[in-house]
Amino acid sequence: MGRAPCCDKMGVKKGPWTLDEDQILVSYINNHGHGNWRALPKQAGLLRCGKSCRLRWTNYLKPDIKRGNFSPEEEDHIIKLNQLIGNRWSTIASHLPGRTDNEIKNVWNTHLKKRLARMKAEAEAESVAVHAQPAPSSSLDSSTAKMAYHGSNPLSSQILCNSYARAPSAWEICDPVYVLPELSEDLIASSNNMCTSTIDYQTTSPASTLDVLHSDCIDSLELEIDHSRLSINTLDELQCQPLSRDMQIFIGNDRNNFEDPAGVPAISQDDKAEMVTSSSQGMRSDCDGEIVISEESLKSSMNLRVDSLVQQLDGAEVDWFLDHLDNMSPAMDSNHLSKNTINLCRTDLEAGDGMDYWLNLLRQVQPLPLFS
DNA sequence: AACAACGACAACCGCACGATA
DNA sequence: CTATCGTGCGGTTGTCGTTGT
Repeated sequence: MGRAPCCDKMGVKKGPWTLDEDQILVSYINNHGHGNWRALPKQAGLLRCGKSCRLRWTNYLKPDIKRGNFSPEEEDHIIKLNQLIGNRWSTIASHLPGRTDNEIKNVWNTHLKKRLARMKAEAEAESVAVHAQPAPSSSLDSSTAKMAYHGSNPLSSQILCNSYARAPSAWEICDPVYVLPELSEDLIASSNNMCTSTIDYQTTSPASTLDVLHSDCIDSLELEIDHSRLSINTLDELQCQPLSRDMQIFIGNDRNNFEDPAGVPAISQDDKAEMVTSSSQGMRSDCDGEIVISEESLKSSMNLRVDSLVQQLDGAEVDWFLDHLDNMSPAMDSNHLSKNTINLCRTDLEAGDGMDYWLNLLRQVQPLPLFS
């Protein structure tokens, strides 16, 4: 069955709208409402297709549309939301009153994307310059050094780490995607009793995990699940599979000794089977205690969670959400450093006024897909 | 002055999805 | 259950003004 065209192409005008056409459209909608867009142009006496009329109205003529340049605050908002949920322009637009998805998409493609690319290039160039000099040992923490050692491309991996270490904006360091699993601990514990203890985020680098994931210097990632924790080792010393872009999930108490999850109270065999079936394509079960999940599948799951959350927030709540992320800083103490572990600002979040609010919100969003 | 290159923005296109008959 | 429709969405293209040569 073919999809019917939105309008009869014959006799339909295309291209820029004239002032007269705008006035006819505005006048008609003011008097009658838009109703059925397909029928509108004929009723209004316009030689346009309904789709064109709808776009012209929603993107340009609607009275509450804000015209003019984007403020720095608006641009900042767009950048952050884009990092959170990607190119979901309509969702982003819903948090910027008076701005349309089309307008935001345009400003992103023409300004913000280029600006970000330029900033990143400058940061990398600076890192190269800094790295060319004998750096004082204190300028790199132990985790950075370790990452450089393990990457298949040591130079680029060090550049990546240095750029984050040099400009330690909390937003860049703290991967917002992973803040949610961190916060979701109570949600999991209360909802399905499958994961009752901590959910740690482990990495050998302070860089954003997704950036690490996308960088050429990383060959594989591993997720480890035991009865008490879900952790991610970006550069595990043990079983990084060369050139594999898959992610591995190990079930057991110790990644050196993958035990049958049946022996672990928090994850039963049924739970494991559920995990296999509930995770989308790209997942397979190779043997007892080991599941391989594709990078893409995992990313989409995580993005889904973030998106689900953001869509439930109104403008002020989104501001709070973003501000809170902005204010976070990696909570690294000597103990964490010794384990190459970064707890993503858990202390900061728990001390925050909005923690209860946060958790309430999180209880409303869907459970972590890996465990649902 | 003429033309090319570029950037900004409006508009278009095709697909997806939910609603409904 | 299926076909159809209306609408939303994101990517792409077209147009126009500006700037550089």
